[in-house]
Amino acid sequence: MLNGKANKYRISEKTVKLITEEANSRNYKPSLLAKGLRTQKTNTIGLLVPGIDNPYFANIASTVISETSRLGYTTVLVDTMGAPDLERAGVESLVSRMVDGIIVVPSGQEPDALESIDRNRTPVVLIDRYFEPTALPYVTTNNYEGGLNATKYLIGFGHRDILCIRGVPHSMPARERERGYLDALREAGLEDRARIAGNDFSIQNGYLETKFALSGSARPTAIFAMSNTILLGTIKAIKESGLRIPDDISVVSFDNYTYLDYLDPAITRVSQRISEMGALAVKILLQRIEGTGNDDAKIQLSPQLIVCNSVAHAHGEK
Amino acid sequence: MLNGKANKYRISEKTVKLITEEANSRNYKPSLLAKGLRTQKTNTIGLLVPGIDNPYFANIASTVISETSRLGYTTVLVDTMGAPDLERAGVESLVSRMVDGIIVVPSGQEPDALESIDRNRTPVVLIDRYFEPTALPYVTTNNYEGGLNATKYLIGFGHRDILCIRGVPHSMPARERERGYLDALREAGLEDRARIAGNDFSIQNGYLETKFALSGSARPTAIFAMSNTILLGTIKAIKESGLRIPDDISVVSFDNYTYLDYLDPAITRVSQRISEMGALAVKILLQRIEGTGNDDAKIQLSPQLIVCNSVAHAHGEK
DNA sequence: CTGAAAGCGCTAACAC
DNA sequence: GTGTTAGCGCTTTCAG
Repeated sequence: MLNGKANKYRISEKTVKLITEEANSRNYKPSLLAKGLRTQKTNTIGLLVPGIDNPYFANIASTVISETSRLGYTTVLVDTMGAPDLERAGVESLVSRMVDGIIVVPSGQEPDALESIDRNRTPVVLIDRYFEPTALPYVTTNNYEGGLNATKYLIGFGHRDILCIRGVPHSMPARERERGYLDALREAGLEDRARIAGNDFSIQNGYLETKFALSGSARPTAIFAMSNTILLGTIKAIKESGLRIPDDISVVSFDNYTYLDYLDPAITRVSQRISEMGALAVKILLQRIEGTGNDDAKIQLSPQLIVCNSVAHAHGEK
Repeated sequence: MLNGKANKYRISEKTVKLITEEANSRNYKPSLLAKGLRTQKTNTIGLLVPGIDNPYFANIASTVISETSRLGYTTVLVDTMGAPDLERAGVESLVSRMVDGIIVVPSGQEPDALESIDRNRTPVVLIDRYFEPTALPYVTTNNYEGGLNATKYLIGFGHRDILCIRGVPHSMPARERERGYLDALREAGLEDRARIAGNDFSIQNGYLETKFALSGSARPTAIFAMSNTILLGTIKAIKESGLRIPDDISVVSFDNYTYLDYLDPAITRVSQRISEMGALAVKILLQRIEGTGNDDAKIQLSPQLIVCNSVAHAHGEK
């Protein structure tokens, strides 16, 4: 009754005022739980990310949370640790809590579970990653373009031996960045020199792959790190080997992050438009929840190359 | 009925099996909403932080989320942006969602609202910050010790002109770190040289205060930055001025963070025990929720000084 | 052992 | 204009 529908039911103003005052004085708060149970609408959405500790996902969470809260929704955050079973459990818990919708950075390879949730009246929107043949709407970076441009940029500085250190191989971002990398090489007639290694978006992976690459005789003159985490490992390994960036080896990374400007040298990177991505995912989800418009938005945002000082001209030919 | 209380009610095994199978085949999921309404227990806790974008708070959130989920609870994360009114609104929303308890990094100066929530059957535990005279349990770093040791460390390198760049002045961590700073100077007979500036845990604040300090004639030989954000601003200003760390000016920061190892030089800092802090806050909260033990735990964790390369001996006396 | 019924706090429909 | 009631899906009590 205290929900602003007074004039809809044509209750007298006096009564409204009386009740409102009494309610305030006793500091009454309606139970959103009961309300949700009754109306089948909780004004809550679920957000699942594989590691809130990763600044990239923290950024996504930050924009999603502030955007939903601006629009009158609450966000329940679940950290899936990148584990498909935790993701599944998280989704189920959210559904049985009757969230109105779900935004998820999917970790698994199988869209089935999420698609079935989506069909069962809880709209799902993918963010950052998506599945190849999927009915689910998504918002992601144009990772192909990112990989292409990063590699072209390196080639433009005369690099011909460019190591690409990859994240989780089956994930769409990794696949697309890799495809961009390969196409850039191909355009330059360097396809024979392609060198792709690694299998995880982690510091450890960046470290090991770089260490390995630097130990061999055919040392790359540039490295394309597919994420900020991989980058850190790469930098560590490079430092340990006594080489300097960019004089001895050039580096380009993915992901934008304040700290990258403070490294020495500041790291040239492909920046994703995170706040736009978050805002769009929320917008699409709420539209679907509220039943207006566009049920299958599939959006790719163009990344931006942020040029810093981690790339120099390749020295000699091998 | 499908809650494992079968033998408590002595239901026949056959029936149980039958129902269970049927439930699974139809893929039945109990409504946690209805359950919560009925039992007044939602197995959900609320977590409020002032900015999930800040790696420090992202770390806290990460440990709190993984710890609660390990113990069978779900976490609802609210980003208060450091605004007391958003915090209040967030807390109210959580309460009316019947969360079983709340963990909060409080932004305001007034404990009243939170204390009243706590008295009204929703236990509240403070983390990172707390209020001076409060009944609310808290877990925090021994910030006094952190400020003391950071400053002593600098003094040990012969520094006598140490600028302390402060975060939000009324917040307990800032006050305690400041007190530690002052006591360290006093012990060394340097109390006349105390220099405290700034009023926010932000890059901007660090930048401006450093810029200002470097522009004057009485340039400090060392800076104690009270947070990782302040530190970034400080570094930027130092770089712009053409000075080098640590040769021309030494720097010590607060907060541990992977990236600090990758800056050049790596930054000596006072590291807080975030995972212990998060785990303890969860433990205390769940104990209070489940009615066992210790209603007013007030815990301070000793920080650790992580020594890197951002401090050198002071050159000459002024 | 099993079935029926009350009630958590709310909203929407319907009677007054 | 206003008061009453059913029912959201669950748990728990009480009869059978």
